[in-house]
Order: sequence, then structure tokens, then C-alpha cells
Amino acid sequence: MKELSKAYEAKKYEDAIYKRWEQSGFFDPDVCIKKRVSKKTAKPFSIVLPPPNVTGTLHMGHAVMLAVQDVMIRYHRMKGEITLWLPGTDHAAIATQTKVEKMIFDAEHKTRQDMGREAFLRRVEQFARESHDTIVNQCKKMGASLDWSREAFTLDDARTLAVRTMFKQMYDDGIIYRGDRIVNWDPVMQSNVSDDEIEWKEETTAFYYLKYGPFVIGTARPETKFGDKYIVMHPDDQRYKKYQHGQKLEADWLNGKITATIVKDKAADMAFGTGVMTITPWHDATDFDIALRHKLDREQIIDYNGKLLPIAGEFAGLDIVEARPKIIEKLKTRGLLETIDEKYVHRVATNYRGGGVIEPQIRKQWFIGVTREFQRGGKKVTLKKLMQAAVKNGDIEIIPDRFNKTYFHWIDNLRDWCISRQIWYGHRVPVWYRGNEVFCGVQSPKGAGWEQDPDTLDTWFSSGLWTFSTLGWPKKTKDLVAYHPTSVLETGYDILFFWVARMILMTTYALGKVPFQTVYLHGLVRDEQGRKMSKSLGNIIDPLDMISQFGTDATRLSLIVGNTPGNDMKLSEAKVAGFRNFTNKLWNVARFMLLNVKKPKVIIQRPQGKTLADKWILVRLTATIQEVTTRLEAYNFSLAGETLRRFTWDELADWYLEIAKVEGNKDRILNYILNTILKLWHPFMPFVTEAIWQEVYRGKTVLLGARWPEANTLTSAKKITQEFALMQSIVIGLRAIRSDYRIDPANKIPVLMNTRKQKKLLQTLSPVIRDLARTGEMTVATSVKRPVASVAFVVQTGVEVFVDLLGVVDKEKERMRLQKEIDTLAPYVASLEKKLSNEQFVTNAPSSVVDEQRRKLNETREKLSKIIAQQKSLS
RNA sequence: GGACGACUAGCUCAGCUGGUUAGAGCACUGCAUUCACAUUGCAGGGGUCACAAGUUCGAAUCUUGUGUCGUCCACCA
Repeated sequence: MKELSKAYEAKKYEDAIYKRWEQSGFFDPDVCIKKRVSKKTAKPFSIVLPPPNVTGTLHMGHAVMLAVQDVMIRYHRMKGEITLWLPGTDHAAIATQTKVEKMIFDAEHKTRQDMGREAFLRRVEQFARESHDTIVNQCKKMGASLDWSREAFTLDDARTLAVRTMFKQMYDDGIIYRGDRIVNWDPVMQSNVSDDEIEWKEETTAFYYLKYGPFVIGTARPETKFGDKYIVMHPDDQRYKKYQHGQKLEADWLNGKITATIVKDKAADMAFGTGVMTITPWHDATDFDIALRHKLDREQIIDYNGKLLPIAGEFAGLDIVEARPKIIEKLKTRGLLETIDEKYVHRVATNYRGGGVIEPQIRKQWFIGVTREFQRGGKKVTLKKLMQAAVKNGDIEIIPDRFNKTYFHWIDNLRDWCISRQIWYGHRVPVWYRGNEVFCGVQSPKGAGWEQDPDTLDTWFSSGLWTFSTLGWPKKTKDLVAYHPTSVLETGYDILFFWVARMILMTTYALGKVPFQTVYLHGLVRDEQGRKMSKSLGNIIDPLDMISQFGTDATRLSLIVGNTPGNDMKLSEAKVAGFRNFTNKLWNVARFMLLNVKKPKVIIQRPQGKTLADKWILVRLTATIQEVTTRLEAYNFSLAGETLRRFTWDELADWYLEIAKVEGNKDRILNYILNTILKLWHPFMPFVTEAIWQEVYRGKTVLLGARWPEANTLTSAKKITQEFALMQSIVIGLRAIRSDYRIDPANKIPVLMNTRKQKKLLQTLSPVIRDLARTGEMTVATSVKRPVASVAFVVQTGVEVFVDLLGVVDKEKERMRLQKEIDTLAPYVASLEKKLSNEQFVTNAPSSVVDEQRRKLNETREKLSKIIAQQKSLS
């Protein structure tokens, strides 16, 4: 048997292991079925990978999602389920186009308009192709066991067919419509974006009070006010009782006299300012709604480049930012400016994709009507209702469940979804026009003279189909039947609305099914101070950097342990380093076990233990298998990892292996334990476990394809645990005294034990205790005399231990040491006595609790009295 | 304005449906180095569980309120 190197070197193994996995075919469920016995009876388990942007690079957000999903996938695969993890990338229309536009402009000083649509798109596609391999290879670096044979792209042919089919179906159902509606226009990007793509930024600006006829109106945006000719007030506002709805009046305004009309509408807030406002329906969503309600005129003031139109008179052609102070000047000279509030705080809409300030505009766009009725199973339904029902009736479970509320609240406030964009990269709206004719279809219409709609679709439209478009829809493929609905969707809570909700919308509509049964939402990875990682703060922890420094397993583990659903987590390099230490510990545990085993063998059946320690470690391992399994089933990955870590380090390495050195001859049991813990750890730390597996079993099988361990609870587990705990506390007590009294490690001092009940057990265990505590001769008896120069302590069930110091004992020091013990025990005994003398407690508390307290009281009393006796005997 | 989350040892967090003498990792202190591992071992110090009131025989855990921090949502011009 070849010896393992002293330390685990992740770099030496990882890439080769990933290749080995890919060659094994186990990533592909079809191969898995063939290679393993399980077939028809096995359950399917499927996850679609939230597709990373095709032009992106791996960041901690990706790393955490890959780690969590790979834990689930590997666990279910090992359980024997037919497990599919389907990869893909997202064309991320806006992000990618913006990136390429910038690159081209920086290098060649050309805009996309300079290049033309065709040429520009060729460049974007080329970039996406080149960039694709980067992100894919980075996913592999994380050890993700994805089935690359099924890889998809949101913009490939199969997905394009799905997108067009879906669009046409919704169009035919009247759910997709085209209309003049107010949209969020980004003048910088020259496209509109959906409501969810807006980021509100708080800003302190000046707020102007202007005279408008007999009224005073307030505005933060005087540059939009040129055309204002409606005065809106609340119908119940007593101050303006004398004005009638529809009443006309003359006002002196920016460009001279204007005829204004009174509008009574509840949208006016009586408590705000003067309670009176003028409206600009073309550039404000609220105003637009008011105008819609009362069928008012709308007029465009600002063009799509953010410049003022001729209605602004002498300001026409000016950018709104430069025009504002000039307009204020004019208002002043005309005597229309009443006052200015310089510290007005309000929120400005910006494009979250780094675009400019949003200027609402009315434009003819494509929308998905979320409240439009359509037929479904003989009933009239709406998309909103379908989305609500899927979660409300329990078809989809969201973890953590508090996000249910967030989800419902979002749906309640949901407006029609604007799906058309004026950018070029993406799915073209599948609609063609010829004169007054309109054609919507999967293929372009026959005949000449048709022109296609120039707009593209919101990237989330194609992402919304992801769970089923990746499985082959609209074709009725085997995959679609086998793996849909998918089992789990795992993603960050920050895209609950963007993506999760949209998938529910699309899937319930198109398939009448939910896209997934469980949604697991992870939190954001933040820096050690809890700040978001960002380039400008320079606090980014690069997962690839962590991998190269500490290994993939350590990086993964640091993202799993201490990470709970829906909560953000803090990450530091120190944390990753800590798990690198653990990786090495596991490696060395294996190294030790191999050195102590004659021949490595795969042992799946739990062997019988001979000694107490054997039995104990088997009890603990069995409990660990059960606990880890339960935790994983409950999506409690962090606790599963901690459970395993505790077993491996605290129980196996610190106790059992040390005892194995003394007892020896443990081939069978060591083989079994090693085999089992490698399997248990594999989902969390795939590389180091596979590396050990390959070294141990000479590459005959892959751990990736091994079966998850199972074990029935052992009988007499409780007795075994108690006896072992007694042994542990004796060892710990002895070590503490050695440490306290600075006893040289080479000094093997004699120990005597007084015990009634455990004499035989302790006699059997003395060789182990002697070795672990490094003591000398050990006497166990029912009543031994305490040596003159000795110190003592008491452990469970009244076992008294005397350590013979073979010299003079510092009586004062010993008295103090015992006193300290008395000081902690005495109040405890008192509190237990008080509790048990309380009749209310004895009658109301369950008898098991009362019994337990009694037991503790007796035990502690006995211990305390012995310690007091020891203290007395000192003098 | 509404909703949600967090507040437990110096730091990061466990503590499930109320009963433990409140735990872990890191950091800290002391000791230890042929014998799997110093990316280590052994022993230790450290917490009025944010605050207040309530329910209960019993509260870190349940209820209500307060505070601090954070997140999301909302058409106040």
C-alpha cells in the first residue's frame, strides 16, 4: 500500500479528478441508470442550474449556488435516485450588449448605430461564444457535477423555438398585447426596462413651489411642467370646495396664458403641500393613470434622448439637466416662483443595470397582461391567480417560508409586465407587420413585404421558461416527462421576483404545472464586515483565488457551514483557511487509518465491535449517518456539515484513533469507518474524498457513484455511550490535573480509583486510560486508601480518582482547587433542591423531567459530598 | 408609510415544537514536537442570551411593546 503524502495538496488532484468524473459518465442520469442496479423504481431528482450570464465570470454568488446545489445533487445521486443537474448559460441581453458596446467603443470609437444591427450582433455573438467557455470551466472548478451533455443556452435554437411558441400562445390567448402605455425609458441605454429592473435611489434636491393661477403647486421637476393644463385636487378637500370638476380657468404660466381644467381625483394627497397639483401624464406613471381615468390629453415634453421638445419654447433642444436652472430663472422673472425647499428628499428611478436616470415615457410596447382573463380547465383565470394559487395551495414550498409573504405581496402590487426592449441582442419579438396586417408566429410569414418588429424580448421572458425549455418543450421529450416539474430550485432571494416568480407564471400558464416543488433561497455572500462585495469597495473575495489558495473543498465548505436559507452570510479568508485545515485533517485521518490497516477493503456491512471503544465509535457513526441524512433531507446543509465535522474531528480523530493505537488490530472496523465517512463527506468535499478513495481503492470505482450509507440504530447504544463517557471524564480529569500541577509528560504517576459499581469496567479500561492520560500504574478497587501526597477528583456515578503525586502536595492549592469545584456544585444542588421542593413543579412538569432532575440531584449531591470529604481530609 | 429579518462569549454563528449547570469554530492564555496531522495535540479563561412587561411550576426559546442595525415593497406631485 502506497503511503499518502503528509499534507493534502488540492492542486495536485482536483483537475484530474474532475476529468475522471466526467469520463465515468455518472453526471448523466442515463449512464447512471445503466451502470447501477436501480432502474424503474428509483425516484427522479432534478435541478436546473440558474444559468450564469454567458459573458460573466465566477463570483461568490455563483460559488454558493454551485456548492449548495452540488451537495443536494451528489447526495441524491448517491441515494440511488435518477439525478439530473442541468447546466446552461443566459444571454443576459442588457448586460451583455452593454458590455460589448463599451468594449467596441473603447477600442474603435464606434457605436452600435454606427455598425448597424447585423454587424453589431455578429460581434456580440462572437464575444458570447468566446466568453462561454470561461464561465463553464469555472463552474467545473467548483466541482459541480453537472450533466454537460444537456447544456442549454437561453438563445440557442431549441430555446428560441420555446420562446416563440410561448409568445404566440400568449398572443393568441390575448394575454400578450401591444399598447401605448407609460414605460420606464432609459435615455442612456435607449430602451425601456420593466418595473422590477428599476433601482430607486434616494436623493436630496430642491423642491419648488410655483404659482399656478390661484393655486400654489409643488414640483421637483420644473422642466416637465411646460404643458401642464390640468389641476388635480382631492374631491373631499374642503379648501377647494368651490372648484368644480371640469371647470376651466385661465392661468399665467411659463409660456404665457394657458387654459387649465380642474380635475377631482383621489390620487391627490390632501396632506401633501397645498393639496393641489398639476400633472404631466407623458412623464409620470401616477399622472398617466389619472389621465387614463379622466381621458385627458397627454403631451410629450422630453424626447427620447432626454432633451426638451419645442413645447419648451426657447429651451427646446436643451438637456433637462442644463435646462433646469434656466427655467427656474425664467419662473423667477415671471414672478411664478413662490419658495424653494432646498432639502427635499425623494427617490429617483434608475436602471439597475448601470444605465441612466429613468425618464417615464409613453411608448407603444408589448405587455403581458397579468390580470387578463383566459380559459383554463373550463374556468376563467388570470396569471396573477395562477401564480398565487401555486404557492397558496402548497404545490410549491418556499424555504424559508417567510418569503411566501414577500411573494404574495409582490403579486398583489404587480402591474402588466413590459416585455419588449429596444436593445438588439436577444429574442426578436416574433411579430411581423405589412400595412395594417399583423402576424404573430413561430416562423416568419410567407409572402413579400413583411417587416419584423424591431424590438427584442426581456431576458427574463426566456429565463422564465428555463425549467421546461431546457428539457425540450414544446416537444414532448422523454426528459420533459421524466424530470418536470423539477425537484428543487435553488437560488438567491434577490431574484425571487425577477426569475422565480416569472418561472411560476410561465410554467403554470404553459404546462398547467408548477416548475419546481421546492424553492430554496440562499442569502447574499458579504464581506467580514457585512458589506456587499463590490469592485468600488475593493472587498471582493474571488472564489477562484480561494480555490487556488485553499482548495475547492475548503471553499465549498466555507460557503455551506454557517449558511442558512434566506440569511446573508459573512465570509472571510480566515474562514476558508479554517476549512482548509479541516480538509487536511480528514486527509490525515485517512492516512493514519491506512497505515494501520493491512489491506484496504470496501466494507459496507457494519462490523461488530470488540472493545467498548469499538462499540462506541460504531454507535456514534451510526448516529452520525442518521443525523446527516435527516439534516440533508431537511435542507439543513450547515448542520449536516457540522455534525460530520464533530464526528470526524472530535470523536473519531481525538478519541477513537488514539485508542486504536493502544488496542490495535482493527482492520475491519477501520476499513468500514473510512469507507463510510468518505461517502458521508463526499457531497460536501468531493475532491479530497475522491482523492482518498482513488488512492485507497486504486481507482477501481469512483466515489461519485457510490451508494449513500445506511445503518440501523444499535441496541444498548445508551449503555455504551454512558460507559464511554465515564472513561472520557476520567481521562479528561487526569489530564487537567497533570496540566494544573505541571506534571512532566514523562512522569508516569500512579493513579487509584474508588468505585463500587464500575470496578470491572474500569479495570478493563485501565490500559486505555493510562495511555490517553499518560499515567503510571493504575489501581481500581472498591475501597482504596487515599495516598498521603495525592490530589483527587470525582466523576459520574461516584467514581473517586486519586492521583498520587509521590511527593508533597501543596495543601492550600489543593484546598482551593476543591473549593472552586464546591462553589460551582453547591448552588447547582441548591437550585435543584428548590425546584424539586416546589409542589407546582412536581405536579405540573412531565414525570420524565422530574425524574431527570432527581437523578441529577442525587448524582451531584454524592459528588459534592465526596469532594467536601476530600477537602476535609486535607488537614 | 407598510412588511420582513437580525440582535446569544472579542469575532462568526448553533441552540427544532419552552425543562441543558447556555454550546461550537476562530481569536486569547498555559503546556506539549520521533511514533497520522503544527494546516497539530492537551488543558483553560471568557456570556445578567439587546431592553421592558407578560404568560407559565419553569423563558435564550412563547406573547406584547421599545431600541439599534439591515433588507424589501409602496403612484405622495
